Amino acid sequence: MLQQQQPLTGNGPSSGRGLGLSGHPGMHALNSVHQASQHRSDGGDSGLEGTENGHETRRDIGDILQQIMTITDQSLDEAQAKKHALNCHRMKPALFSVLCEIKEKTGLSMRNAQEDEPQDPQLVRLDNMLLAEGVAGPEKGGGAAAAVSAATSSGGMSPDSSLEHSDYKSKLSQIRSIYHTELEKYEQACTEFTTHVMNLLREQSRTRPVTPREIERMVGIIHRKFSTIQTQLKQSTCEAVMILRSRFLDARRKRRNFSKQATEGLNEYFYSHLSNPYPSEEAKEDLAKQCGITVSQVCNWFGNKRIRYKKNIGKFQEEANLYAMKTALVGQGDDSPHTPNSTGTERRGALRCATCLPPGRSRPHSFPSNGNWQGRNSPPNGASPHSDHSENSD
DNA sequence: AACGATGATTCCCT
DNA sequence: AGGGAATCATCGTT
Repeated sequence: MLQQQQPLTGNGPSSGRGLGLSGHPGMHALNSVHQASQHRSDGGDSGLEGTENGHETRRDIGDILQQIMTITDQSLDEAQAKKHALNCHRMKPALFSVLCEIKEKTGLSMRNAQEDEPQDPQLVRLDNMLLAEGVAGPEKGGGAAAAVSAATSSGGMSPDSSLEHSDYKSKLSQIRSIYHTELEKYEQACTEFTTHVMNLLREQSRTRPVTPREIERMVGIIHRKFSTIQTQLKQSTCEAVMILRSRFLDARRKRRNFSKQATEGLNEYFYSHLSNPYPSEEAKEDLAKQCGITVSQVCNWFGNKRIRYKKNIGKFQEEANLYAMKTALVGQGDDSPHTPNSTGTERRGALRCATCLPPGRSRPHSFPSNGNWQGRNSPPNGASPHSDHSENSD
């Protein structure tokens, strides 16, 4: 193949034209061929060397190369015209095949340069995280909801915090929308750029050999470049979600006092079950519903209340009396105003605790003797030992 | 700002 | 797992 091209590139040292090519990086390979053929021409045994025909051919080639080299210095119209002229040049097929030859040689070195690399583990991690946070993946899926529920699972959500909840969700969807807009932009830009480059290569393939593999490789390079940009986008999106999430969790710690009604409801239950202030699961749920708080908040409240009451009964005396009075007032007309819960005469607002104590056993408003209701680890409901049945009010 | 009240968290026990 | 106890962190009042 190369042998066939030898005469075509057989510029003698005297020709002068095309020698300026050696400085051009793109023409380096071509020039080496040119130099190789020079040796042969020095020998003077080439068929075309020294003949009129040979001189003409060399001039032709020199002309072509000169035109190629100066094509970038020309205006667009001029260049287009030149390009067209070159395409129609009678020597073009020969030059083209030389270029093919060179490409074949140089292409070998880059053949295995970049094979499809395994997927970046970092990218996989980012993708997974975005999917888990509900940023990537299907719209309005369980992702965001799951993330929120996971973030709030321990504390539960009060109506107050449900505001923060929706705030979190709206912020997350904001991030989501920005992420998708940017991603779309990048993808569009990538597609546009790829198309542009492919068109360029196709255009160039008229004057130089461009293999499909080369185009493929180029596309791969472009995609990799855009993929790194996408990774950056994913990374910053993840960071934004993390910041949002930490802020949200911090906000969860910001407690707010319960509403007056909620506290009243809880206190009513507490003081009307003072002998055994351990609401059953069912009672807790009812209390939670009634007070607009979560079951875990009810648990916290009772835990705190029991401890604090026990620690300082005197301090709570007044409060206990107050609620005793309230209960008594509501229970007016009833034959046993001091046994509101056990007989189902508990006041309207306070929780009826069907599962709390067996009928007739409960003695409300009673103090725990020596600061203990049942001692540690007593059964919460029903089987209350009732260490003390003394009334704290009358 | 100080202080008490209070909801939440954590650790430990049974 | 549920509760007691200690503690933290914030709220609301003074």
